[in-house]
Amino acid sequence: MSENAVRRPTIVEVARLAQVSHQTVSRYLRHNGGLKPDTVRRVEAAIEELGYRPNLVARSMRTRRTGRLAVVLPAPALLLPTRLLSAAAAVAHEAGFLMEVVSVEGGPVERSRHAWELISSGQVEGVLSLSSLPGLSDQPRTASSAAFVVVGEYDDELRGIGELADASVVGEIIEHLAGVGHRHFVHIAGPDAWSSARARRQVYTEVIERLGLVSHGVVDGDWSAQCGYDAVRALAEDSPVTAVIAANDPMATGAVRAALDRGWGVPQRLSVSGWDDLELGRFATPSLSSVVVDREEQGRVAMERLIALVRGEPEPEAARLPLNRLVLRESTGPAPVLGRRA
Amino acid sequence: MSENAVRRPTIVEVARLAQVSHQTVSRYLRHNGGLKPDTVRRVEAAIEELGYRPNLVARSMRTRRTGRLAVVLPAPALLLPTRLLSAAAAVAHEAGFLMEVVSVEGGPVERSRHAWELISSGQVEGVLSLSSLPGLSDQPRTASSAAFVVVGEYDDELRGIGELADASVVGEIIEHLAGVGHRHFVHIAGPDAWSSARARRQVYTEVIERLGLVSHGVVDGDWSAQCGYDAVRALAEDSPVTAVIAANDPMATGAVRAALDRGWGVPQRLSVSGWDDLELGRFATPSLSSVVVDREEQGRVAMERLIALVRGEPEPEAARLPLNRLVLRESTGPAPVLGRRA
DNA sequence: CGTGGAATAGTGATCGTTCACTTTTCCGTC
DNA sequence: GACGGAAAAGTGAACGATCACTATTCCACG
Repeated sequence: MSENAVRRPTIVEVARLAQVSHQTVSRYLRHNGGLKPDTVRRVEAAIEELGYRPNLVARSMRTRRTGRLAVVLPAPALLLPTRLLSAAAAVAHEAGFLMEVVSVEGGPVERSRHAWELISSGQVEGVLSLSSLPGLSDQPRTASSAAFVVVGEYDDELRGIGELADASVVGEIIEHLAGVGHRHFVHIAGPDAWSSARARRQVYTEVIERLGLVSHGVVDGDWSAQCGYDAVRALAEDSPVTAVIAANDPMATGAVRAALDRGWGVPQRLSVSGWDDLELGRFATPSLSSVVVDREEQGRVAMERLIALVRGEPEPEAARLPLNRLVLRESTGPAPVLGRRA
Repeated sequence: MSENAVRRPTIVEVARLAQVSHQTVSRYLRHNGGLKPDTVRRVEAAIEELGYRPNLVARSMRTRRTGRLAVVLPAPALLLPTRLLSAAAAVAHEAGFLMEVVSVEGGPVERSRHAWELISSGQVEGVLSLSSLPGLSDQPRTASSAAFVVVGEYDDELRGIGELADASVVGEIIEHLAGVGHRHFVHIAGPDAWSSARARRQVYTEVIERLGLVSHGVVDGDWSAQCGYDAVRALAEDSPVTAVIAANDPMATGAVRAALDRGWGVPQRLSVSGWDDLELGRFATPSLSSVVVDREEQGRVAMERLIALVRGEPEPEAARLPLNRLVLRESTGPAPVLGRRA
């Protein structure tokens, strides 16, 4: 396979051409200094002439360091948290690591197995997972010097950083809406496999109960606009529901569209809130009330934890809780007067 | 660094424990067969007892195969083509490769250097780039046995698969709009660094001219909704422009919102078309006329080309052109009667 | 001019696997 | 029971770097 290419030159060949020892070339490559200017020149010339490039696999083998960190994602992650990844990558690069996104097909178990494979095969020094890795912590730690971190927001074990604090904004939304007259709510939740979805659902239920409001159900959504659409479409024409709390912006968008399609004004007849503050939600009509989530900060914090772990340093203070902030826009407003339609 | 973990057992230690030679263990690992059942049992027991996991770095070094393909992205790719990536990953996994997404900061040159590094350092067997890699083809091919493929849609050298055919839909849009009375257009383009953006812009200019229509300028956008907003905001109140061709859905969304904000009906006063058929555009109000792009197919085709290249097989037929299809929705309509506002 | 210590450069082992051979074992047959 | 050939297992050398030492060169100084 692909033996069409000429064999790559090695450090020894460079050394021979430069009339030095291979170790001298290695020193040059590692920028270790302590080389005479003339030697440096000869080595550089030899490298240039042969088109030599160090074999990083061989180097990794000897040094037992790969400089690679992996981020493991479910393969069908249509909703790639790109802002989080970008920020995480920036931190990784800053620290001299190469960050790789590995998408793994199959369920959590398959993903977990794969992540473990990556870690224990010496291919990467650390793994950042955006979804839970069931059973991974049971693995014998002896076989690996790698580290893994599961991002709180997506953690499946409810031990993420400030996870419940995160979902607490659901409470703020409901309190605000209740304050402007809303009594009857529906929640469009995300898939149960996502702890962030579960947390929001849980807070929703608790707060509705605490405030003595009425929940007309929790819809099991799949994060897609379509399911948000279907959820509102499924409401009775005379449904008393006046507020929909969607667990993300696409579902909220679908809900808004369904309301408008049946002639319900948003927010005159129905208030809808989303989550994530997508750019498109800001420019939609009506613009979407949503929750600003600092994905960049999440990505940075997660990657910093991972790198600290990999380096054996103490974990950075968990004090930096990513702040979620409610942003009210046009899709929410006062509840309609009972019995009237807007 | 991370010397906290116990050293990992090697094949030799497994062999010693199983009272066989290291080569026998290797045979077992490679599933080469030809082992007595009893030997297999002893090896398996030893592996189990030691918690042995093969060192993939060492294996890669010897076999000169990594089983890894990389996808190189610009780090600030806020618009990660996730559907394309998912499909590409599926193909890669199918073929027994691990696909990694490497995001590289810096400009095209930096990215190109990095991609070259990946290829020539033996870390990956192939690189799929979604953005151009200037100068990469100039590199001496001798030093590498790896392959690289640049996805047409994002190619910078205008030699992608059906690239112009791709942008030709711009012509369809304009022809359609001209057919319903539009004469005065504006194009909101993507950054010039993206060949897809350039192609759309070029077709826009050509078709406007060919049909004898009037272009009131091409706005240099950055793919964001904000710039689409600003573009329409910048039009004069009595601008004759009645149709905006945006190069993607977010910019189109911004344009729609700006129009509505200044009291221009969409599509009564201004028609707006996007590109990519994002789910949110379908559920927006008004729903966005857009261009359906088969990102999955693009991803599949690109990855298949790469794998064929890596394996030294002939490239698969380039016959499978991803089809782009215009979808008309609510954001486009007949041109307003001259001199009247909707 | 000899000496010593820093600055440079070299030598051989090593990382953990697989490859290419060689050797031993096994078993049926003459 | 010796023979032969296949099956099973073993031996030592790679792969291409770096590490841990050792050796040489250089130069200031007594």
